[in-house]
Amino acid sequence: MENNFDKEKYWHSSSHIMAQAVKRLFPEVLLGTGPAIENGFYYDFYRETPFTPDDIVAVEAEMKKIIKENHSFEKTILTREEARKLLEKEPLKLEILKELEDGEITFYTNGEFSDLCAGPHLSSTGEIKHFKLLNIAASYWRGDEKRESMQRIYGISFPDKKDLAEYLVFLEEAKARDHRVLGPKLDLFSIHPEFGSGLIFWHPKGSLIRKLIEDFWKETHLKNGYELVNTPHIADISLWHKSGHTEYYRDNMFPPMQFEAKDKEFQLKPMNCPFHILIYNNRLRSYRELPIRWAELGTVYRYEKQGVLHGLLRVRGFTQDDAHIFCTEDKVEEEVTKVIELTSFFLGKFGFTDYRVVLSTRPEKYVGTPENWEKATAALGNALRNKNISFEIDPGEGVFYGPKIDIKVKDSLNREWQCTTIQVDFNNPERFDVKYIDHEGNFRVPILIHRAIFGSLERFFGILIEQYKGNFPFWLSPEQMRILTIGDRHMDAALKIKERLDRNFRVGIDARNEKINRKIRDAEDEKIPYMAIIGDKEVASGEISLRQHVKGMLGNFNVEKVEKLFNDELAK
RNA sequence: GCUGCUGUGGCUCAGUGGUAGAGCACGUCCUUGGUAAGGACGGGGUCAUGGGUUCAAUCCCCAUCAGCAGCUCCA
Repeated sequence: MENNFDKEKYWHSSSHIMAQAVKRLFPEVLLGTGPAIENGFYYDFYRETPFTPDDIVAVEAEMKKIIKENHSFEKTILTREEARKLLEKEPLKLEILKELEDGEITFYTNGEFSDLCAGPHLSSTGEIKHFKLLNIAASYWRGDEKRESMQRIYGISFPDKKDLAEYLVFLEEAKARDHRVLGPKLDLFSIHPEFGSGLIFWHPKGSLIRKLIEDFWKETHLKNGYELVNTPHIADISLWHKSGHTEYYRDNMFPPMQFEAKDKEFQLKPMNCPFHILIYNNRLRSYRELPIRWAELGTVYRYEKQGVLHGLLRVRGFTQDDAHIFCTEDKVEEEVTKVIELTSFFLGKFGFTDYRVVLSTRPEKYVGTPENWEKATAALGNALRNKNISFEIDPGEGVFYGPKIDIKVKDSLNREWQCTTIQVDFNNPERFDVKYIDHEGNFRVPILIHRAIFGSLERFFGILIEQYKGNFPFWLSPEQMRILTIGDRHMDAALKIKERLDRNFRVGIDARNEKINRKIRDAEDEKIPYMAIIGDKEVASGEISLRQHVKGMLGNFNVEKVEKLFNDELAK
């Protein structure tokens, strides 16, 4: 939704008022910080006992009072000493103060309440018109899990009552297209937490969609210079010692399996990279072979913490649409550019336009040399610029083994999920002694680019369900048309049509002993793109009455016309 | 993992300190009906699990497991 008010000011001021209300009601509470965020505002508080729902109601009431008082926000710049005095009883705020430069120490005051805040704010509290406190959750002070656990209260506010109402409707609708609701409802997948949370069971319809996506993915990769490989799901633990996973990635791996001799351990794979490297290292490689691009829909298992699991979007067993590119140093930019082209093609094919591209640079702990990092980071950035893709830089957020480009896509509640990732890897080539012979006969270490476009089939499918609200495009619909018979005697005609269309399309028949209205309703609920109704009239005319999902009746069609329509759909 | 909330038939949810109910779904029968729910009857739940309090617990307390929101982490 689009609103043309100054959200930053508005939501900053709202959070200021919330803090004020909390302070009035619960003077013992310590103030944290209260920024405006993309979807509203929040404020973090520290308190021994948790806020109850009743507390929140009281805070809401108090906020209304403050708004009515209509005090103006006064901005003042204080000296460090003045600020320290004012924040005497706010140790958390003092911590923030320490990090501020002189001249940056701004306070906003309205009536009796002052808060250290960068602003900006509205001119007075009365400008806040319509607000609602949404939920309460915990957060760590300064985002550090070793620090105090804060209580965060979230809220939303708008100048216009209509906007607030619309936002609340948006939240309701978001719930309705949540893949965790739609997936089971449309019989696409299920999760059985009692037998393992974070593990996905793909039902026939979901599996069909997955198969279509996989086929499309494989075909496209073969056309774009990739070769397909397949690798096992487990390997001797020594492989993971060699790759460094048992050292760096242990917390995210399922425990190893022991058998035969006590010292014989196998490890379920959390990543595919070492396997692709084993194929590469199977024999000596020449520079003439490079670039080598190997792709695999590789299923990996990662032990994710209980609290982070989330439907299909964060699971413990998933299939990455993985590929590794081995190339010479001078080809990195070119190869990454190709990956970006491929990514744009895939995301476009699935209708994604709203995504954020982030380039993450060298973190504090890293392997490789700073020069190599510089070169690789520049190559990634150049590749993005080549394709005119705007991106943000996330300083220090790269993985320890190399810089990366991530593409984040939003879910129904505008939460971002990383799908595409393109990473340069300085770690594995060294650990596995990956090399090639250059044209002068010298051993050289190739650059290893690791990339996934969907990220994982599970996550991508989850986002896709929400993106389409369950209304999959024609080519992905598990059932593209359903024939609805009016009565038993129309079954033969229905079967004839089905037989004809079955050659190229996925057609079902609803021959249940139900009225036509009911059959239509069920087909609509199941989001079948087309419905064909067959009764006495149609049997007589040799046509069908065609109906489109949501749009309704399209009129009478003969089979040829239906085929043409469907072929046009596929060509879209 | 952390904080808070939640956990009742396949699903959505009522409800009560004295061993449970609705709608949908499912089954059988009736109905052969024209563009978003035809009707009747019926089967189905040790009220997440394990302890505790109590004469008695689905309901109160504790723990565990799982789900949700957020944080941290991640594809």
